[in-house]
Amino acid sequence: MTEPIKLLLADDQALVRGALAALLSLEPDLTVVAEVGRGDEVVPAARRTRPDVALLDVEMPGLDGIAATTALRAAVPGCRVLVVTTFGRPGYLRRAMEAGANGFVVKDTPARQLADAVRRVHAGLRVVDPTLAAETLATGPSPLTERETEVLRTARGGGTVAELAATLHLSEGTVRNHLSAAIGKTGARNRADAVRVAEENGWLLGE
Amino acid sequence: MTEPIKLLLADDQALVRGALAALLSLEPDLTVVAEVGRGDEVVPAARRTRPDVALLDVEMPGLDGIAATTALRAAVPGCRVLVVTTFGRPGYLRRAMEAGANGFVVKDTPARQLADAVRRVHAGLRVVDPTLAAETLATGPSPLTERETEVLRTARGGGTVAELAATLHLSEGTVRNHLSAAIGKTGARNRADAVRVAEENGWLLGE
DNA sequence: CCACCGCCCTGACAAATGTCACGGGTGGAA
DNA sequence: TTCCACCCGTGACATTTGTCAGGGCGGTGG
Repeated sequence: MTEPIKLLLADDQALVRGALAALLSLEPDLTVVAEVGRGDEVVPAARRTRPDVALLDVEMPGLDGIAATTALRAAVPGCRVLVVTTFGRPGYLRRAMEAGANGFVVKDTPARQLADAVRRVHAGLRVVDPTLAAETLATGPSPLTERETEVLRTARGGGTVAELAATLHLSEGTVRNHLSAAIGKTGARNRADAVRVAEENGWLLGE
Repeated sequence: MTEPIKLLLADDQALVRGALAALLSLEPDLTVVAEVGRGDEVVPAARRTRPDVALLDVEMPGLDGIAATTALRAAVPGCRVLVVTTFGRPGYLRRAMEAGANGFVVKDTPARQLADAVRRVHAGLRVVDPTLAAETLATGPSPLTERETEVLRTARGGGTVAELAATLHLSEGTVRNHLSAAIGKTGARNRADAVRVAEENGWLLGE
């Protein structure tokens, strides 16, 4: 028998993290060598423990899973990345793959498939939920321009145009223009609706 | 040695559900007798398998964890309920306790404490995160009236006042009044802001 | 009984929002 | 170079939104 596959787990919910560790430790060919709860702890832990595969959640404090993927691929090239996330948002998959992830698994896939996904990723294969992949192809990339995304992201907090303009150092008219464009592109009726749509599609990632 | 404690797990994310099962099955005095992914499957499964303790997530399709708690306490009185949730929202804890839950655990508690929480609940004790309990007492119950809550809940979708009025069978003026009252009570600036605040406090639960 | 409270509605008003047309600036692609 | 897309800004406009002051209705409790 060969060496077991060494795993790093990153998830902000300690209970889920521990449970995943228990689940994966049941497999004789897998061993968990590190667990972290923040995105910015991924690279330091990986440098220390040299895992073969890292399982990263997208929603994490410090650094989101996508950014952590980028950092990890740069710092420890030999370590493969399997992104495990709650939300099957098309934009997440796209961004994860662009960041260099080797696999993408949603948290409502059956538990028994997770170990297989890990093994496939370790073997150099790509693992992607086919349904989500189709959806991603269908929705296409974000139609929003960079500023529109930024404005929409800031508008999540629910402030007035004046406040948005102040925090973004823009004029009110410009903010309104960007919002109007975003509303049009998302097919929404409202600013709030536009924020919702963009968020559901994973177009508001980063920062 | 006595009989092991029989558990029912309810969580919409199959991966988390399976992982929790793996984690709890490591304990010799615990055994998982049922796993379900929807709130409305809790009672039927409990009738079949007669668990001693049910671990219920709050966010579930079909029936949320609070409503499932109420139904389960009525249908299978001998079964204790431990609510396990992602979000430590004050309103959730309050509602869960009112519904008859015996314990309330947030998903970022350490994994090793979960089995103890289960044992305490089974022994008839109450298990509550002290920090969250304090916060709940501080925030108090929802200041929103029933209609205000309903209007705010409908406003989550992000439609215009006219649409809200149509789906709620109310006049536009009334909808505006309820929204205005809700905005005042939540200390928000906006309709969107009010929705956000109310949601974060767990005041929008049910349906 | 009457006061009170929540609910529903009206109408009107100021403020915020969404839309449009326009111009100037920049940088990349044809 | 010339185009084109994006960015930033202006100003004006119709619509929507939030607020306020009222009034009517049905319960509950002193």
